[in-house]
Amino acid sequence: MSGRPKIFNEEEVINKAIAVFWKYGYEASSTEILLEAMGIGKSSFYLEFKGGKRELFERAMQQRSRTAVENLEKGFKEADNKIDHLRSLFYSIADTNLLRHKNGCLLGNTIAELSNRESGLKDVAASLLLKLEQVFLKVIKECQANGTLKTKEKPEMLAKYLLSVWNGLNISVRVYPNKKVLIPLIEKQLEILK
Amino acid sequence: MSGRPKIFNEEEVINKAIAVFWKYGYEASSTEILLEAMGIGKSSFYLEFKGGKRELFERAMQQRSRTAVENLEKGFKEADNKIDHLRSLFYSIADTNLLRHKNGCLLGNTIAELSNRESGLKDVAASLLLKLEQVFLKVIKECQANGTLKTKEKPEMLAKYLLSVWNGLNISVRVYPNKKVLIPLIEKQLEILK
DNA sequence: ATAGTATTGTACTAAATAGTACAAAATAGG
DNA sequence: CCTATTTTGTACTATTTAGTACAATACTAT
Repeated sequence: MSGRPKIFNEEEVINKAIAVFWKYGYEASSTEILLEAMGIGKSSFYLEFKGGKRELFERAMQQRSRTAVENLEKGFKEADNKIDHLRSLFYSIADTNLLRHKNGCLLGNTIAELSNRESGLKDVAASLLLKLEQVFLKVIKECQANGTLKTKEKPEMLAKYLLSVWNGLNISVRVYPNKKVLIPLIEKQLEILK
Repeated sequence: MSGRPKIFNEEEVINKAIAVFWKYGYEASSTEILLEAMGIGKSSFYLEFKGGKRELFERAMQQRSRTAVENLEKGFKEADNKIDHLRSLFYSIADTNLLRHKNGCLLGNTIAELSNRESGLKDVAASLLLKLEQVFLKVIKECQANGTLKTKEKPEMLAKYLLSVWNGLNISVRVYPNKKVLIPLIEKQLEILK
């Protein structure tokens, strides 16, 4: 039944791959670089990821999305004021010390890079961004219900608006790598949350 | 002095290269594909673009920016109502029939793809996006002066806001390839122009 | 122990890719 | 028509890259 044991943990090596993809993008991440970062050899790699780099990337996006959504939901659950917490999430984009933001959003980057080249991967990225939209939507609905958010704007619209702002800011942060510029910009884009 | 004549026009072949870069991104555009699209051979290419693909890309971004800014300024010059014209520019992003928008914005895509890999090229893209911001800024100032735009918001802030919205929408258009969704979203993001 | 099984490491192949070398070609001016 | 000059086409090299083949290895269950 069970032969030679795996020397790696699937989730861990995918996390290592996520770091590479996030930094260099899809095309510029060669399998050689990925394997080195993941710390496994070719045999193990192609056994685990029969579809090669493409499959790895798809699973990387899915894993990144899953952990991000989990972290977000945990954060909102623990937050006193969910709307303030939502706001601070956006303000944190301006914090270019966070490597996470200097590289933008993995899914947004993927859509920008692969829309025409690999539309299958773009579709995966788009569907995962919709999960982020769903997180926004849920919070917005709750806050409209409990009165923390007074606006009568449709929650579906607000959620899509936030996703669009999210993607825009993740580019802006690399156009204006400067908190003094970014903070008022973010503030302005979030004025809709009143 | 003047030897064998060039078989190509510099601006034209760069335009052909722009189309390739725009569609596939930087990394996925091999020199082979580019040369085929440009219709020139290796010798001519490396003679004209000593820096190879990297130099070609830099000049492609610059040329694309220049023609885009020229077209925009011409459009604004001819427009009856500059603010309406500015609005329609953003609404046109929703028109996914326009190939120009199905592929997003060349400069935004570049920032997403190359921020960490080729920060020099990212810096070029960022500086060219700032030129777009300057176009927005000029129009906003004019319209605030002539009363077409009543908001007292600082024009510099409005211009940066529009650039961020621009970048966000160019991702959104590929997340929601659907006018029914995009038009109200754009409308909402442009409410600031009042 | 040993047979069966899943994983690993190494060596290899085939293809794609970037870039160079150099001779041939096409012009202008004398 | 000949020379200097610039561009072009072809052939070549060297490197990177993805992926495969296969034997060796390390485990489990009998």
